Amino acid sequence: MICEAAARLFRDKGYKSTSMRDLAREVRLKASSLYNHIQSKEEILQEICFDNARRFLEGMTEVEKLEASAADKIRALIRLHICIATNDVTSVTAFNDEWRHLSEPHLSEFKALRREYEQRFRLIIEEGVRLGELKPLHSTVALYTIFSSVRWLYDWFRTGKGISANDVERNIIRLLMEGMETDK
Amino acid sequence: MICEAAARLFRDKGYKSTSMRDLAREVRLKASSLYNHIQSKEEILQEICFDNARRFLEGMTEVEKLEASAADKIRALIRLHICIATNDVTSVTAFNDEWRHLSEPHLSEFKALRREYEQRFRLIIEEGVRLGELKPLHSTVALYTIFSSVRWLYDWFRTGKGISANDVERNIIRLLMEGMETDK
DNA sequence: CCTACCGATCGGTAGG
DNA sequence: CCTACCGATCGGTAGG
Repeated sequence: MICEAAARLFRDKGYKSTSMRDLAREVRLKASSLYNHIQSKEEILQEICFDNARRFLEGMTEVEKLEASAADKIRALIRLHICIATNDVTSVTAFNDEWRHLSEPHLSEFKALRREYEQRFRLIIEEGVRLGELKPLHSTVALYTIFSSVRWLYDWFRTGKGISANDVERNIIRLLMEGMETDK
Repeated sequence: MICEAAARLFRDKGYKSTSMRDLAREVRLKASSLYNHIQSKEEILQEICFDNARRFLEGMTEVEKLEASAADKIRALIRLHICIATNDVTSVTAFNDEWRHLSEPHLSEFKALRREYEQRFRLIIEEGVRLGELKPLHSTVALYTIFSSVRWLYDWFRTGKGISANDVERNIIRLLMEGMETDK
């Protein structure tokens, strides 16, 4: 309850702009009473960041197990990102934008998890290129382009403007896999 | 000078986490002396946000004048985003991440400029689809996918890991226009 | 350009 | 769960 309210505030105003008094008002307590439920402001941010990091890494493990082409694995990972965003937009947005306010050693630990996820994603791309299933793309460029392409959804689903998650998913996957331009 | 230092701090720590004492230290003044050069902390953020908004809109105006296909105009706009990022990464990152801390009426004014840019971009995509130069994509999905695909560069150029801007540009444009997957 | 200082607000604690 | 309060820090001003 407190954690959900905090995630919403962190997403809307940012971690630093959210005061414990803001959070207390939201859950109808006095600021001091929050500390019967949590240890500190940062502890909430830590939970948000590490819960989501875990979700992504678990999803990656599932995808790696698939007997599928690199292109299909990438499609599955794009769906993973969209699925996580759909299930808990608020939390994943805070995780995306506010992790840098973690203090050490949590910051370094978080960065290491992020890096691990990226590395495993990159391996899938590189294997696809090696096997000729993907065009000879620079793996880093491809990696970050995919990440970014689903990142805007975290803002999008929040305001939910009429397209269904399924439609968006299909469009993004097609765009990234087949491109925008018609064949000449 | 003050403005450049502020942009760097806003990018690295965020607007709210940057104190006027941080900024003063950076330019070797006392905090109070800053106010002989600037009016307020927010004024600096306003300059950063509106300068960049103007850059994007001017670039858009140039692209609209081109006698070219929709696909070529989109390629030109992708280059515009990358060009602006290359020329002043710091400022454009602050602009991207920190505009929400603007106060009214600047916040609404900024959002209006942003919306105008998006609308003009969307028109180009929709014309391309109508003329059959682009696949029948959902224009909003295409729009935000393009925006996001170049957004990560703002972080990338900052740490500059060995690929040239030209290489990155070519890779992103190819990926978005032709897709990742090889033809079957 | 500085010293000195303002009221407001911050995250958090003591004590009940 | 609250009242009362802490020291630290915030953006900014007065006055020279």
